[in-house]
Amino acid sequence: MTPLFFNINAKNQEKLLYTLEAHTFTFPKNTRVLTAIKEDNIIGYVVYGYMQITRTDYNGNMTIIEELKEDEVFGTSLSSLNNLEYEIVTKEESKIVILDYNRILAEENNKLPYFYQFFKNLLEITSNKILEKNERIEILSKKTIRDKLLEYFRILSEKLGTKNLHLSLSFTELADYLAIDRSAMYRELKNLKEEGFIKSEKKKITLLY
Amino acid sequence: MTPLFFNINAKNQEKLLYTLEAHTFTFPKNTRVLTAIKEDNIIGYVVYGYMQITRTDYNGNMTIIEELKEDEVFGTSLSSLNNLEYEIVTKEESKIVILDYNRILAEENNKLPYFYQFFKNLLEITSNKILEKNERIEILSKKTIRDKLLEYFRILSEKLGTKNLHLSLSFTELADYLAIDRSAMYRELKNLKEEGFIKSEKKKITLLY
DNA sequence: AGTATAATGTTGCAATTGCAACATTTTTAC
DNA sequence: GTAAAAATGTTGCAATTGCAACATTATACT
Repeated sequence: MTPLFFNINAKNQEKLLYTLEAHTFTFPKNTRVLTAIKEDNIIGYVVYGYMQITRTDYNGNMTIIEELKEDEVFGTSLSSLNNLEYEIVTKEESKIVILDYNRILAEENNKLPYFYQFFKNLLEITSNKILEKNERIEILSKKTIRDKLLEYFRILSEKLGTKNLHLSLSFTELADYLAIDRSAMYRELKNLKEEGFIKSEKKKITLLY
Repeated sequence: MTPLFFNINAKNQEKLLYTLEAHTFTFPKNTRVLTAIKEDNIIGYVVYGYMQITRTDYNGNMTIIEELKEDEVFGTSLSSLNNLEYEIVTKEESKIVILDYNRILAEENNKLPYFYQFFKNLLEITSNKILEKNERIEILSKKTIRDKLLEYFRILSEKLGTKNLHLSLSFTELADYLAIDRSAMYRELKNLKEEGFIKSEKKKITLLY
C-alpha cells in the first residue's frame, strides 16, 4: 500500500480518491508521463512498475533525479515538476494514480475526518524525500569515485538490510546518478573487486567488508 | 515574517504558538543549538541571525547541509535531525523559536481553523526544501570545478535577481559546500577572473556574462 | 530470426584535481 | 592590544579522472 494511505481504511481511501478526482493511467515502457498526462499540479503514486524522474539541462545532459518504484509517491510539490526540463519516464510498463494537487489544498476538504491523516502522510512522505536527497548529497560530496561507490553501496545495503545488493540502475545510469564517467566507474569497480572489497557478477554486488 | 505563518493573522499566530508550546531562545555565536535545546522532535524558525546545519561523518569531515537565515524554517521533519551527526550551529547571535512537532501532529489540533493553513505552509516549506536540495544536487553533479562554480553562481544570481553576488559562505565553507578542494577552487576562481567571466573582490562577485 | 541500437567492457593519454606545504592576512579571544 | 587561531592566497606535483575510441555482448524491434 502506498504510504499516502497509511492509517486510512479502504472505504475512506475510495472517498479520498473520488474527492481528489483520481485518474488511473497505465503506460507502456519508455513513455514520457508528464507529456502524456498534460497536467502540471499533481500528486501521483505508482501502483506497479518502475519509472525515473529525469532532468535534461541546457546542454542536453540527462540526469536521473529519482527512481520511482511500486507505491512510491511523486508530484509537483515533491520534485519541482513545474519546470519543463523535468520528465518522468516509465522504464517498464507502469500503472499510476494521479491526484489533483489543487484539490488537496482546497479549503473545503479539510473537514473530512480522514483528510488530516492524508495530509500528515503527505508531509511525512515529503520529509522523507528530503532525507533521500541528503543521502544523495552525501554521496556526491565524496571526492573520489571509490568513495562515491562505497557510500552508495553502504546506503543501499542499509536500506536493503543485506550485503547482497541488486542494482536497480544499469551501470550507465549509475555512473550518471553518481555524476562520474562510466568507464572510470567501471575501472574503479574492477579495482574494488581485485582488492577484495566486493564480489560482483552483472548487477549483483556483494560487500565483503 | 516566516513562511510558516503565511496567511495566518497575528492573533491566530499567537494562539498557534501557545498551542504548540513555542519556546524562544537566543544563542550567542558558535552555539550548538541541538545540543543546547536537547529536544529531538521539533520545528523551528529563525527570528534573526544566521545558522548552519552541518553534518560530521565517521571520518570527522564536516559538511554544510543547509544555511538558515532570518525567517527560515528547520526541524526534525525537514532535515533528519534525529541523526546524531547532525548539528545546527549559530554563526552569529541568533534568536529562534522552537515548536513541538508531536503537537503539530496531534489529532486534537486539527479542528482549529487556522491550523489547516499552518499545515499547508509546512508542506509548502518542506516541498521548497526539496527544490533546494535538487539545486544542490544539480551543482554537485557538474564534473569540473569551473562548472560547479558557474552553476552555483547562476542559481544564486537567479535567486538574488542580480549579477552582483555577495557570498554568505566563506571560501573555505564554499569549497566545502561544493565538495571541492579549497585551493583548487581558488585557482579556478582566479582563472575565471583572468578569462573575464567574473569580477571579484573579497566576497563580492560580479558575473560578466 | 536478424538487424539495429544500446549497454558493457577495456585501455591510453591528457587534463583536472586533490594534497601538502607554505606565506600572508584577517579574525577571534582574553 | 596582542597572541593565537582561522581564513585566504599561492604553487608544484602526483594521483585521479574524464574523454575518446574501440571491441564485445546484450537487448529491443519488426
